[in-house]
Amino acid sequence: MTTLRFTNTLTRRKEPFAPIDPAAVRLYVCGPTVYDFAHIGNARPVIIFDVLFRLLRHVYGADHVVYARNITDVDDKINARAARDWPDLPFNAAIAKVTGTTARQFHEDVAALGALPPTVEPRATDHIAPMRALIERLIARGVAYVAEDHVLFSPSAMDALPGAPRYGSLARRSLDEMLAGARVDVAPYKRDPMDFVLWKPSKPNEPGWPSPAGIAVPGRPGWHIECSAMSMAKLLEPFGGGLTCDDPAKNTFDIHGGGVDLVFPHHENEIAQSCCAFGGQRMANLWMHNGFLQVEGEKMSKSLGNFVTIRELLLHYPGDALRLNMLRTHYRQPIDWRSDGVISAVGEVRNWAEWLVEKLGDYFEVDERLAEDSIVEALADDLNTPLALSRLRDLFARTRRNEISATIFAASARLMGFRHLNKPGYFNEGFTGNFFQSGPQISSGSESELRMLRLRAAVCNDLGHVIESLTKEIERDGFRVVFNSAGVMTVGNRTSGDLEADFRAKIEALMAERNAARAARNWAESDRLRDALDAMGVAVKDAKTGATWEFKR
RNA sequence: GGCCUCGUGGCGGAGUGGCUACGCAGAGGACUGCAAAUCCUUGCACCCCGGUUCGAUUCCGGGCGAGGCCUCCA
Repeated sequence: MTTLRFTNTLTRRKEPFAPIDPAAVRLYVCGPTVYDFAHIGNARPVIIFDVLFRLLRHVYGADHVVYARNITDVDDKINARAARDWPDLPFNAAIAKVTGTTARQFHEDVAALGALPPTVEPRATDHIAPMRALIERLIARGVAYVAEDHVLFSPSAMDALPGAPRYGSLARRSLDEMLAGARVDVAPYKRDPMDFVLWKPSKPNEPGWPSPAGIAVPGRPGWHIECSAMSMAKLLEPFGGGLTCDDPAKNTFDIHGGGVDLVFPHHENEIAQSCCAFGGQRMANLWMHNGFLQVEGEKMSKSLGNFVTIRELLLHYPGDALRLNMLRTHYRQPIDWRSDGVISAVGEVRNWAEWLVEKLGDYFEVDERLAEDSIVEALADDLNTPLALSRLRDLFARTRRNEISATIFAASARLMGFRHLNKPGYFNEGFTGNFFQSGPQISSGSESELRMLRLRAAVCNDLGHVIESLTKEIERDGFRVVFNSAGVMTVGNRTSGDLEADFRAKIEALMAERNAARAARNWAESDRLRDALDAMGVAVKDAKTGATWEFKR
């Protein structure tokens, strides 16, 4: 059997992976808080741990892996969104609307990215009772206390508890260090600045549940306790563990994943809660964390205008291309999400798809168990997706030389989660020409015909040059050009970042002209294309004079 | 300030104590009526300075640089 090795955040080392029970390998990943469309940063753990899930299924068998990814549907942001969007509904109904809609959008988005549904997808609101039970246990153990209708966890009490791990062992920080760095206003009811909330009273009009510990007013759980309770309900109790089990060994599961930013405090606190409640040393044996994602060299934020949702990207690029762009960087490395990267990914993935569909037929089926060992080995080595991709490319070259069967290549790609390579035309739906805000737009309605002509491919291939020369031109005048991942350009003053309306208009006009000229020049020279376009009712003006092309209908 | 990552050719990005990654872009060629597609060929790459070594991009030390976390965040 293939030996898996993964970097464990607990030890910061690459370690061989041995599941507690190979017949039931258990994986937990922190899922989304459902209040708005998921952004591209949210997509990273989804894709990374989807690859891990597929790898585990491949090695241990599809029926022997349990993957739990939660949905957090209790949160201040959800409440705020509910009040804003559904002011006329009763509050709880409004919240249900928000969480229901957002969860559905999330499922659609990640499906388009090729992610398998997890085995179980617990919701916080369905696990209030286990949370209360955990909290009661923590109070009984003396590591949590009630203050002003809150229940707080005390890390310093945990350090005094025999058998418990040291608080801070995941993040590798001592309590002193954390205090030194703390810049938070300390709530008055906390005995110690490091104490964190397990349960807090609900404000009037907020969703609330009966509180634990004899607290009279209704309340709601803190964020960290949710994951302890849901992992217990889905990964421990069905396997003989949980609060009724005295054996700490049964209260550890295999892998816990999430983004690096969750290491502290979220995962540190989960460990504290679970280990103190169960008397164990380890909540999970292996902790895996994916690196952060930046957009166009900057941290994603709404104020910078580079906040990009998955939904938005899917309007412009095929999901498989987004996946490829994501997997090109090792999961623990930071990734800079840039439009030129996505565009080159589109070209590559489209080549695969077109060849496979030609070879295996429209909507062919493959079994990912047929994936090449070289791919499995690369993934088995700490999910080395860049290496796996390079081997996949090698398989592609070999299958095109008829050295191996197309099925092997297709199965190998499928193991990495490329799900749409069997769909004819799918990879051309990503180009709407709106890489620029203005410029020629290809209307829909004749997509399949255009595909035959590779028209958009040509436009796409040429884009890099256009962008480059434009950018140079503009920057020569002291302006700064930024393309976000959705392909929307902003031109700003270098120092202030403010848009200069007139300059921007000029640029957009220039882009439109350039883009049209490029497309036309490249293509209008082809008799075959011109004839075909004519037949479709598309007019192509003279290419030599910077012409445009357009649809008549 | 504390903790932690990382620094490879135009871009992305593997890997290794001595021998080529790979993809995109670029250049040259083959094929094609032109174009596209495809195939072949091609590039003084490993931040700087010391050290270990017969030999370091790869190990050790220092420096410089980039980024993340410490506060809701994947």
